[in-house]
Amino acid sequence: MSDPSGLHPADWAVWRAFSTTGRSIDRALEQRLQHDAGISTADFDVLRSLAEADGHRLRAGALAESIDWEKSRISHQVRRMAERGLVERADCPTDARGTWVVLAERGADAFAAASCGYVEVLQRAFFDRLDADQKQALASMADRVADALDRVAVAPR
Amino acid sequence: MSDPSGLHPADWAVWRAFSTTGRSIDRALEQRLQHDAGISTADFDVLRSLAEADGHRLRAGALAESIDWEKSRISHQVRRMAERGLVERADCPTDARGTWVVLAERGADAFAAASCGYVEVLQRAFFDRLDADQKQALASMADRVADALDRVAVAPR
DNA sequence: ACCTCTTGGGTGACAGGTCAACTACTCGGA
DNA sequence: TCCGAGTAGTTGACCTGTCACCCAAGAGGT
Repeated sequence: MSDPSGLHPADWAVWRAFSTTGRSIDRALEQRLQHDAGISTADFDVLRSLAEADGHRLRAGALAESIDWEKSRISHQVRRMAERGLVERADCPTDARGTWVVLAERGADAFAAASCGYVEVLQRAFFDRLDADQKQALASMADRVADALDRVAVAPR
Repeated sequence: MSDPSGLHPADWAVWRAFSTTGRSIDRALEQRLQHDAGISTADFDVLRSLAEADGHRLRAGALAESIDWEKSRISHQVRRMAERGLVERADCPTDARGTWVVLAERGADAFAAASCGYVEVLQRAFFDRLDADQKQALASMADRVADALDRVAVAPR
């Protein structure tokens, strides 16, 4: 609830606010997607990436990279989505190790049913509440944090 | 990757930045906790809450409320932590339905080993990178979003 | 041709989380 | 006293994500 040690209490409150806000929006998106199209945010991320891709298809690795997932996560997720008919797998003719993941018709339908509500939640819960300065502050914060994390990660102690 | 539909591209980038930043920090904290004390962030949240409580103990429900978890999540988590000796359960004398969750010695040790690194990651990755204006922007954003989410939640369509 | 290194991807075991029951107890009447 | 409603917590089924490991196939040197 409060300061665990040696941290400015006001800073601590900022961190709490930041992290709970993210989770709250995620929950709202999750519920809306489930309600509108019966899919999860994980499903949605995959469908969006495929829908935007050339020919509605991506190699498994490219898909993983585009949404910053581990390859095994992609593999499990694609299997489950294929079982539900949202995507299809296809062998890659030029590299026998590779797999194409292809948007299936049901997947395209689900994406179409989902994206409007997704954007609406984001718009109403997030963007409508931010003025230009705040958006700017968020963007520059993200840059600086990403930058700092690189260093924290390589210097763990 | 890019705009899914009808959203200002710049806004979309802000959302991406916001949500990936949160996840990146979470990952960094998770790794650091694992490295320093062999615990997860879920473990840490529970330990912190207990460490701050009177007598290093809380009723399961109060614990759940203090970290905004569902009661079943608490129950599972406490069982696993008890198996590892981080916490102990105790019957409640005044209400036979209740359970006290008590910080065990190993849990206190793990918390002590973990909290310094936790704060350090947060400090270096997050607070050091924000100036006062940005912190202010984050805090007010969180307020407004929380406010908006209440309305989005009750008006799903 | 052969051998090794790397790469693309899949798998199984496991930890974590949610949901929906279910148990056991408390409390406030009639 | 008894009964119904609400409360505290647990449990089991199920889904998601991670980790470690595996395998098959390309790439490049000899």
